[in-house]
Parts: sequence; C-alpha cells; structure tokens
Amino acid sequence: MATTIEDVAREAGVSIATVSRYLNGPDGIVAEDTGDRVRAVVERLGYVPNSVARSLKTGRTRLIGVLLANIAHPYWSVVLSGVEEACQRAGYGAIVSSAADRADVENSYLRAFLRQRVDGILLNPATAAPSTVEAWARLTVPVVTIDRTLPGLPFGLVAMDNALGTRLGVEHLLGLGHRRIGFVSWRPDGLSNREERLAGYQDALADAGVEADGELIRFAADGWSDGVDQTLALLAERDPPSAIVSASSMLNLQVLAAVKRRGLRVPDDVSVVGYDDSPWDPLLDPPLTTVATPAKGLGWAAAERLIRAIEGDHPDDAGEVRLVPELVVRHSTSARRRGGILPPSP
Amino acid sequence: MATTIEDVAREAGVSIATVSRYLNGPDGIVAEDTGDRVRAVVERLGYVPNSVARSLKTGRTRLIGVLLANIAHPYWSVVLSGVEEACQRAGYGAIVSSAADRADVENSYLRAFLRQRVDGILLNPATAAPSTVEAWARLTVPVVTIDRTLPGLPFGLVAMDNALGTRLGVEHLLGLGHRRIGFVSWRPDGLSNREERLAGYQDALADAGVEADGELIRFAADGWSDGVDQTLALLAERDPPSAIVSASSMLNLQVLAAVKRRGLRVPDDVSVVGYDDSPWDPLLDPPLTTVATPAKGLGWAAAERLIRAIEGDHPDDAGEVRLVPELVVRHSTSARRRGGILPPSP
DNA sequence: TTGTAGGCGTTATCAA
DNA sequence: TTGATAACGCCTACAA
Repeated sequence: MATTIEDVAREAGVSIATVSRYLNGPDGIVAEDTGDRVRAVVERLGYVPNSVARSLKTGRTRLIGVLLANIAHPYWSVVLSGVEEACQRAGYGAIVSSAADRADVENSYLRAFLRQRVDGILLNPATAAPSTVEAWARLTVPVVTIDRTLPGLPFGLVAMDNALGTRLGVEHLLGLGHRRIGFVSWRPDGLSNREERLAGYQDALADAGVEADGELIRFAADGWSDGVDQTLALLAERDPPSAIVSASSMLNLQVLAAVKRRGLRVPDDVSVVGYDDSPWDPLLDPPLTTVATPAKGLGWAAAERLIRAIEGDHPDDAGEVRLVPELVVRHSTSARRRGGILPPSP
Repeated sequence: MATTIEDVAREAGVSIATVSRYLNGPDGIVAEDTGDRVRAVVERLGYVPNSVARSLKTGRTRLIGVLLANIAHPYWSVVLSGVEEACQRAGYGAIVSSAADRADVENSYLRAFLRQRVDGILLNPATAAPSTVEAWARLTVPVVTIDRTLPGLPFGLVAMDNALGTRLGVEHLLGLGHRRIGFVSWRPDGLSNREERLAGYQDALADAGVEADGELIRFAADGWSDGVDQTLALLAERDPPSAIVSASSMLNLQVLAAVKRRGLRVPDDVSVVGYDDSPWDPLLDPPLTTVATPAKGLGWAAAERLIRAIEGDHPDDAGEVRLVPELVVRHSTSARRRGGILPPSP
C-alpha cells in the first residue's frame, strides 16, 4: 500500500489533523517548525495524498465527464485542447469518452459518469433519440452541452453561431455576384448544429431575394466519401451552382475534391467556401476561404462555464453562449464568371 | 445527498451486505425473492453505486490516465478513439490531458494522476528532458508509452515501426527511379519517433547504395507553417530532389503546398510520399501516396496492453509492440522524369 | 497551535 | 442465505 497521511503523522510526530491542515490549510495554520517537520517527512516518504479518500469525505471529485458523439472527428482534438486548458487552470480532470454516434453507448457512459461521481458533464449529444432527452432530463449534476443540443435538453449550451456561419459564407458569395449557390452539409438529424447551418444558408438567400432551389442543397452521410458524391451530383445538375458552401470541416475537402474530379477549377469555375478554418485550410489548393470557428475557444468556454456552474456561480443556467464565427477570405472564391460551368471534358 | 446503499437496504428490509452482494456478486448469491426486492428498490430510488467509496475500499479506480504531449494534433483524435474503445470494452475510464509540449505541465499532470490513484498511465512523452525520465522512473503504477519513448524510460512501448514507415516511402521512390529524395520531418528532439523516421530514410538510401546528401534533409519547427518554408528551401537547392518524403501527417500538406507554391506539379515535377494516411489524404490534389499508420489501432493496442498490465498479466513488461505501416500508392508519385526540375517561372 | 474522533459509502470477513 | 462490523484514507468539528 502507498504511504498514507497516518504514516506521515507518525514519522513527523504529529497528529494526522496537523498533517492535513499543513497540506490543505492556509499558510500559517500550523507552526512554522511543525510545518517544516511535516514537509520533510512528506518529501522523504514520497507521500501523495489520496484524492479518492478526499472525494469520499468531501463529496466532490474535481473530475468532469466529457461525452463526445464521436471523438474521431479531427475537429475535436482542437476542442479538447481548450477543454484541457480550462480544466487544468481550475484543477479539474476530464474523463473523456466517445459514443461512436450511438445513443446506447452514450447512455452507458452517462451511467458510468454518475457512478464515478463526476462533478459535472460536458455533453456533445450523439443523436436526437428521445431516450437521450429522457435519460438526461432528470439529472442532478450540472451539465453543459457543447457545440449542439436538441429540443428538450434543459442544459446550458456553448456553441458556435451556426446560422451566422453559413450566412457569412452565403453573403460573401452573393457579394461576388453568385446567385446559384450550392450547399453541402450533413444529413439533418434533429441536432441543432446541422439545422442551424441549413437555416443560415436558406435565410441568407431569402434575405437577399434569391429564389430558393432545393436542388442546390445536398446532404451527405457521415464519413469521408459521400460528400464527394453529393457534390458531384450537385455539379451534374441542369443548372449547376457557380459556388458552393460546405457546412463542415470534414466536407471541405470532399467538396474541393469533387469539383476537381469533375475537371472544374476553383475558384474560376466554382467558388468554394469552407467551414471551421482547420489549421490546414490555408494549405489547401487553393487556400480555402472559410468560416473560421474558434474550436479551442469553444472547448475552453464550455469547460469554463461548466466549472463555474459546479462551483456554484450559475449566472444563466440554461442559457446559450454563442461564439461568433468569422469569414476568412483566401483564394477559393472569386467573382462569378459569365457563362457558367462548361460541360465536362470528354 | 444521493441515495446510498444503506437507503436501499432499509427500504428493502435487508442488510447493506445483501444489497452489495446482489449488486456485485455472482448470480444466485442472494435468494431470488430477496434479489427481486432489492432490484425493485434500486429502481424506485434510482440508486447509483458510488464508485469513489468502492475505490477507497478496493484500492482500484478503474481509471487510467492518458497524458498526451499535445492533443491538438488531429492525429490524436483518431488514436483516442482507439483508446476509448479498449477502455470501454474493459470497463475503464480515461482521464485525458495534454502537456502542451511542456515538461513542467507533463510533470504536474503526472502528480495529479498519482493523487487520483489511476490504475495505470498511457504516456506520450512531451519532451526528452532528463527531469521527465527521473520523475517517471520510480513510479509504481503500470505505465505504457504510446507512439514514442525516450532513452531511460523503463516502460513498455506501443508504437509504429517508424523506421519501416519512412523506408517504405523511400523504397517506393527508388523503385520509380528517383535518386535524389528529399526528407522533411520535425526537428529531432531525442524522442524516438523522430529519430527512427530519420534513420529509416537514411538506412533505406544507404542499403540502395545511394549517396547521402545532408542538404536533402530538412527539419521543420512544430506547427503548420515552417514545413512550407523548409520544403521551399529544399526545392531551391542547386541540385533539388525529384521526390520528397514527408515524415508526419501535419507536414504532408505543408510539403504539397510548398511544391505548388513553387509552381511545380505533383507528381510530374516532384513526387511526394506522405505519412500516416489521414482520412483526408485520398481527397488531396493529387490523392496522396502515403505510409498508412493505423492510428486507431495504435490507441487500441496501447490501452489494451496497459489494461492487461493492470489486471496482472504482464507477458512482456518493458518490451516493444510495433505496428506495421503499409504503403498506399495513390497519385502523388510517379516515375522520375529526365531533366529534373525546371527553373521557377518568373 | 495541536489532537481526538466521527463519518463519508463501500467491500469483505466472520458469524449466525 | 443473510447480517454485523471493521476497515479504506481523509477532513473537520470539537476539545484541549
């Protein structure tokens, strides 16, 4: 067994209360020479306080649970770096897990977190299944949803202003003279982020008096390939778009690849606006015009907020915090050419 | 306070020992009707066992610490998905943290893990600082290093066969007739993965009897931009390479971007072999020939091994497990053209 | 300024 | 088959 506070107390010739006070109390709560003796013994024995015992006593673990829909998406590595930073500053640890996009896995992790007595949970919901809402609704630990939520979840949300994000892309293209603007996104599934990005696209067009055309909207299945097919289908229409807005960092490359595979040039034949401004977006060919979403800031803000809720200051329990995306103009967009897309080369 | 085992016992009219047995013991350790009563009460009260108390008693937390050098690298999101999967299967949770490439942060997380009484640690060392080795060397918890290690760390390692990885790239290019093959990697820092990838490149050339030329080796500073500059410098040499091997997924795009910025075509003017086969590599322009490294498998194998060590079967405590990379040939490499690189267009 | 002792919620030993 | 009870390691009144 590891050395305990009792070992330290015995060796130092004091009581465990004194050791505990020296370790946790404010400066000067133990006499200076007593403290010196304790410190020496702690050092010599390599004593490491057992926070399991501490948690049992205090009822707090200084652990938060982070439940991601799917951690394999590269976007989350950056978000997590923000979560880590906020946790580290506040002295919390993060148990992170990934639901692999399945509601049942999500549920089982939720139960695990409850058993672990985490002080709070950061939730990126995996699905819009009703069971999800039901299971989470009557929780007592603080929960903050991150990046997206779904109807009925009574938690605070920290997310991007998704509607503004796609709107920025559309308005940029409108300003360049584009009127037929395609939209490639994930298939809507009841989760807020997808719905909002679609709405931002549609509203921006409507506000500009541009006629909506459902044919210009394509939904891809999750993953790294269907976005290519959907974009190809979009480009193969009778009246194809002169510009495309991608609604996700994973789709950016798929849209670009499809345009090129079709033998078209970006931006000369088709302008492309990406999403998220991943670190590699400036390195693409051409450097991608993108809606920048501060991924690290998202993680940081969400963790910060959760920790505040845990520590008792809940200014706006179920309110939303929306981070503001910004358009970064690079070289994948240009003024609309007359004449539209040429037929594919044979 | 949450409901405890005592509440359940009282409501069910049994002792807490019986409740505990019903919950943890093998089937049939309590009489069927007793069990039914307990189950009903557990359900009604929404009792969730407190694993903090359980851990205090048993001395095991079923938690592992995952200490990454820098989680912000997108590669790790995929690795972590493998770690998660292994943990989930075995009923463990993973506290993940990121050292932001700093030895002091790494050390403070190590202490935090020790306080938390994690059952084991998965370590991706941040630096080759001597303090690192010293701090870790006399640990008692099981530790498995992942992806890389450094001299003096007495732990098992689960990593790619890095030398084979770059060798595969070089041999592929040699087979295509290339002789002047450039190498763009991270600046060596004493960590095994970087050293090994360099050695693999050098050995493959030596084995083929190709003269080594230090000018063909360029080291980039961490991040998303210096790799571009280093590649540009490489291409600006008097006798530039006809092919380049990139030693990291983060450098793939930087190398590609630099070649294009120089006005050269891939693979017609310069062949490029990438590293890691990220999910987006097939979508690049041109689709990247890459050394595929099973990132998810890496995470899975490392976590699996750590869990085995925790549970007491340590077949090969400090040995290495090397995952085998494979070359995926796409369209960024081609036979060497005669005449070499043209001068840059004005 | 320091010490004593009770209790946090479990598990597991020993009896019954 | 079940129940009492002693730890596990720490924090924190309350006493001294």
